[in-house]
Amino acid sequence: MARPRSFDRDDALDRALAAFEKTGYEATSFQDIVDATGLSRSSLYGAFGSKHALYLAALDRFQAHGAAQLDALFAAAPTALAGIGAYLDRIVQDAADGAEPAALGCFVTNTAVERAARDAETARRARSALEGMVDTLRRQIERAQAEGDVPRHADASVRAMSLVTTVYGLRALAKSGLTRDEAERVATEALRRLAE
Amino acid sequence: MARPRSFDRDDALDRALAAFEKTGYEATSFQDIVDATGLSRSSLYGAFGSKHALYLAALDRFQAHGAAQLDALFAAAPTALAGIGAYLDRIVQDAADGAEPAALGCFVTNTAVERAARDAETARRARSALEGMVDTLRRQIERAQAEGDVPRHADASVRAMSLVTTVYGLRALAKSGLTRDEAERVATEALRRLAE
DNA sequence: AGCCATACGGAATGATCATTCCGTAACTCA
DNA sequence: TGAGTTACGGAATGATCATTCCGTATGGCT
Repeated sequence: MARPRSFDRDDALDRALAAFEKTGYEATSFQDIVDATGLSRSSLYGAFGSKHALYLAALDRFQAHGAAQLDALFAAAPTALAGIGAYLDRIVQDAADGAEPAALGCFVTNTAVERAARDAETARRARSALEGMVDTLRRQIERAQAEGDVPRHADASVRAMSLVTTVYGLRALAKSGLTRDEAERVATEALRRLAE
Repeated sequence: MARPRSFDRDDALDRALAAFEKTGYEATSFQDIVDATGLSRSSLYGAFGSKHALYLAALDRFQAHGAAQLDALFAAAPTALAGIGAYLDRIVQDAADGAEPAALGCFVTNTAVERAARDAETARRARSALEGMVDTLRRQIERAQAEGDVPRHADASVRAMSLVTTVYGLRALAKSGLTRDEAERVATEALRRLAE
């Protein structure tokens, strides 16, 4: 009935996401988003409503993308334990490489620490991302138990939570200057303990 | 030789710290600090130079205070393992209670995640806080080995890093809405694994 | 072709940001 | 007690913030 939007919504969201990933919520100005997307203020406000709404939309997109990536990683792994190992490798790699696009969920950690305490909508998303991760890992651990790689008597739920704690911890420590080597040792230890 | 300062520097620092703890660096305005300290802009600039310098000074004060508290906690514990257990209890308690003054180092985690990537001075402090924690815990683990509570063959350094990873992870997860119950289970599991 | 609803660019808007400046008050020292 | 120095309160300062607004361009529909 009227003039159609001339840009792709998801594309804009991805670019905005990259900006938020780099500098967080507060320190990313709307001008930064305008620059990152190449769109005008009007277009962005027209499509998303506000900086806050845009942030939440980017968060949702990131979350969906991250969850899909995680599923793909496990689907491709020969065994559940190998999948978890590959996942931890990925975390170590992402955490230690410094300024990369912060793949596989790092944004969620940042978001949780920076915003969740002051923004209920963000907190809701942080919690649901956490639950999703714990759930995915719990299923993989149960699969590993069925495959004989993790002892049957272990509480898969607690091990999943511990693993997620390690993942979030590694991300936070990476920002404190943990070296790749140190991260690797922590990850190796976590995997070893998962399996025994 | 001239008019002396009418407020206590450390006192002001403590109040500023409380403000930074509550809302982070970016989201805490200088006006917030003025309100929190009850001092004037001039006094604060006169004493500290800039918001950034004030932040770093607050960080240093927090770090010194936190390290002393940690040492006191271990000094008071009957055994090293009991001390580590008490420490984890404290982390769980702090993490789960919501909006309290974020005792025992939580501020360092926030700082690392929010600022370290964009501020070299902060990064330096985050790294040194991390090293201090790992070091303190490594010594306690070695003491626990001598006391027969942790197997001698264990690599105390790796176990210390794993423990610190868990601590940072718990803090990040707490902000994502981890319940106290869940945090307790993770902490208990971490302690159990440390000792075996 | 012409109407109309929307997209868009870019210039306002008003609030808030960190920081500076200045006049006055307060205190030390001689 | 008077001179010299610094602290302090509060009002500027200029930049930047998110958001709004308006004039024009654009494309779908009859």
